[in-house]
Amino acid sequence: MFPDSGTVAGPPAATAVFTTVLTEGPVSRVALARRLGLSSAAVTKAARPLIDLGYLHELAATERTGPGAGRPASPLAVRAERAFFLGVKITADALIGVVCDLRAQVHASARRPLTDPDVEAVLIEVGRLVDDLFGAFPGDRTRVRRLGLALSGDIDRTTGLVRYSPFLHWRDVPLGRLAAQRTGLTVTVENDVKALTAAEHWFGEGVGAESFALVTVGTGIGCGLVVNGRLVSGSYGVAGEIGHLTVDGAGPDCHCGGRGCVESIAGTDAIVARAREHTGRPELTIDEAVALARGGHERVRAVFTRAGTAIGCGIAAVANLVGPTRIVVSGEGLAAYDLFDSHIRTSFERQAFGAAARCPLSIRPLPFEEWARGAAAVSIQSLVVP
Amino acid sequence: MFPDSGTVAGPPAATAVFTTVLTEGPVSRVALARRLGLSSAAVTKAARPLIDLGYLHELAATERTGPGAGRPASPLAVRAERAFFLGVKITADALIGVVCDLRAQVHASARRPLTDPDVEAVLIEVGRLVDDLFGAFPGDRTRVRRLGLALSGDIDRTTGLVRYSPFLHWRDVPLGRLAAQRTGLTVTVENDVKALTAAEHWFGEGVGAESFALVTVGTGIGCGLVVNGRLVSGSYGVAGEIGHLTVDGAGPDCHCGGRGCVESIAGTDAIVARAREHTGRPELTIDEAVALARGGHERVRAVFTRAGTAIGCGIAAVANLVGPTRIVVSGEGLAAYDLFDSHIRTSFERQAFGAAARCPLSIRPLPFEEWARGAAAVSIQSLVVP
DNA sequence: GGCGAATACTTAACTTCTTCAAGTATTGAT
DNA sequence: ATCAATACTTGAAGAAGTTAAGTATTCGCC
Repeated sequence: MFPDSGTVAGPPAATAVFTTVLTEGPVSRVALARRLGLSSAAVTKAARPLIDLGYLHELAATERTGPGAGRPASPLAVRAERAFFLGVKITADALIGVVCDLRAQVHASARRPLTDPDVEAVLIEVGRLVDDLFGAFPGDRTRVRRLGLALSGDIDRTTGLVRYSPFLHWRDVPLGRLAAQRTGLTVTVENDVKALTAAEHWFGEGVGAESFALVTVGTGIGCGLVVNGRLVSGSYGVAGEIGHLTVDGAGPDCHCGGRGCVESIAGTDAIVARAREHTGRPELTIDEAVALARGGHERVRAVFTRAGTAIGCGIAAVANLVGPTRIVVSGEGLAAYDLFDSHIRTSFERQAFGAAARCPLSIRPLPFEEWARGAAAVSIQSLVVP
Repeated sequence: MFPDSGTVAGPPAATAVFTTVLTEGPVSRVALARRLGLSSAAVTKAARPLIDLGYLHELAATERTGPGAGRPASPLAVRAERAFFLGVKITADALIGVVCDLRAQVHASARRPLTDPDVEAVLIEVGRLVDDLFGAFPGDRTRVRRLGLALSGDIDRTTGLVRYSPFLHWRDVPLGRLAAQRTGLTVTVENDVKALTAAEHWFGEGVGAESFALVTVGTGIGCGLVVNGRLVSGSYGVAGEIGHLTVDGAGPDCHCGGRGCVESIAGTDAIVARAREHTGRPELTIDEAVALARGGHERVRAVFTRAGTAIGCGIAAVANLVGPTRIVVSGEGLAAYDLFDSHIRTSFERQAFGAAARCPLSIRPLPFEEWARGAAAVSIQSLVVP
């Protein structure tokens, strides 16, 4: 914690103070003490080294809120530009990268195509993308010390090991170590959905929620879970596999071997396939299907309705099982979210059991860059809680 | 912690040492230190007051295990008879009670019928059952200081409040306080499924599992979850509602408003109803249905097969979503577990995604007394972690 | 404009818990 | 008998937090 050791980790109180200010915004020391169950003296002591290191600073006294009398509070706030973080999402055919500040605001972005799934080839491209990001970043480059990588698959965040990546055909690749050697940065690796969930938990709508769920809708249907304030990892590398819940016993066959899975109804590929059947146009794209549905093509519209209903069922299963405080539904698939929204909600409310139906749902599209921001968010977390 | 204060709560290390010895059995101080990330000096100091109070004691040195040389370890073990706990399960028509020692071994049991769901009437019966249990208990009665109550419904464990109990038609009954007044004991109240899960987590097959699930099969189908070592509570009083997951879109209507829920196929009532249809005997009981199925009645057998398959689907949903380390399937409904076992496993393995199928399944019947033992287990926990 | 009540923060002494380093204890092997 | 290995204990030192008694700043009121 003392000199610029590259981490903010310290005594429990210091970590708690920093994460609270980081995720919940400017707060006075007294409010922090109440919130964290500490004495205000403890907060003062915990905050000082963080201020000295430039991670926190005092805001000017705010307007009065209480009865009126008394010294005004000087809230603690994060110096967002104290440190910057690279986040890179690895997909089958591209790398998407961003530079974020401590508060996960994007300051620059870049992307590179990916043609070869070979480990060495990917590492070379990651190196180039990092150079591109440094080039595009207008701020102080010496403050960029960490890189977060996110990709789908079974990943061990603690060791940076990619146990299995289906689309890159990787098994047991020590990606964290390799990328650290190549870039000289401190690297974190995390599953993409979990990274996005972490970002939402610390910097998005999941802030303050004891438990919450993030559902991503796109080619696949994924789900990240936070329960009791902690990300759920799954003992066998599986967690949040909402995509292959059966929601319609009479539904189509799914590549997973089941029938009527959420993904086989609401996955982008499934929607396209179904829209092609209904229009008789074998070359139809997802964008064209969306346009037809919006234009009022009844049968294509029904494909989206059915998809929304399936997603609602899947979400209801999550709500019934773990009872999250709130749920965010997002993903590229929701670019056409006007076609889904009401159907997801209706279906969710019908399937959710009892009070679980009260769980607030946020349904919104997700710019692809957000995935990279998720990777950066994990990197930010690694600064605070190593 | 000092005199017989009625709790074992103390500094973090002491609590950790005690719970570890309690749940994982005799361990040497050195092993505890390694296990808990403490220095062995800290374990020595944490253990001393626990030994002085009679909660722990030293076992004779065990046989050598390592390379051979060195002083043999003197493992710490729990004095199970240092304290006793009452556990009472409240059902719609009966109270079932047990007396357990610190290790949750049953030393006595009793039951009383319940005819009136009125709060006062139930409290009177609880008082009588407690007297019965004291009467039946052969040990030192002064060491019985705590009572755990378990019942189905929405319960706030921290305050002992029954927010809603469907079968007793209670709303916001401060059962913990009322029962404490009447019995003079320290009372804990918990949802029955969660209590059973807690028991399994500390004293059963869930010991040592970072996350695990307990599925109960009976009139209702319930599920208790432990994730990241902590019981999942659900933000809106709902968690583990596995019973109303849709597993068969073409299934029967369910009282919850859905179709093809697990409970509408595998709940005891559903099984009986289906067996009556297939036999044309409107008075058929569940025991007769089991007998027919065991006797080879094809169509009744098929009812159980379908039920097992539905349960397997529900379990797979849990495995896919939260990835527990292991799953226990239990409940009165599994008295006929020979009719279910293989179907549950087959269905689970088909529906579980990827490595989640590796999650070990324990399928076993559950004596009704176990529910009361669950209540006692929560009471034991309250001694350690208030 | 000065005074007191209210609130926010700081400081210093003290408490509690833990580790560290240096013991003691007990065994098997040579 | 001695030595190495392992288990446990002890006392001093350190870290992290609390309590209690300051200081700082504001508002309302006379």
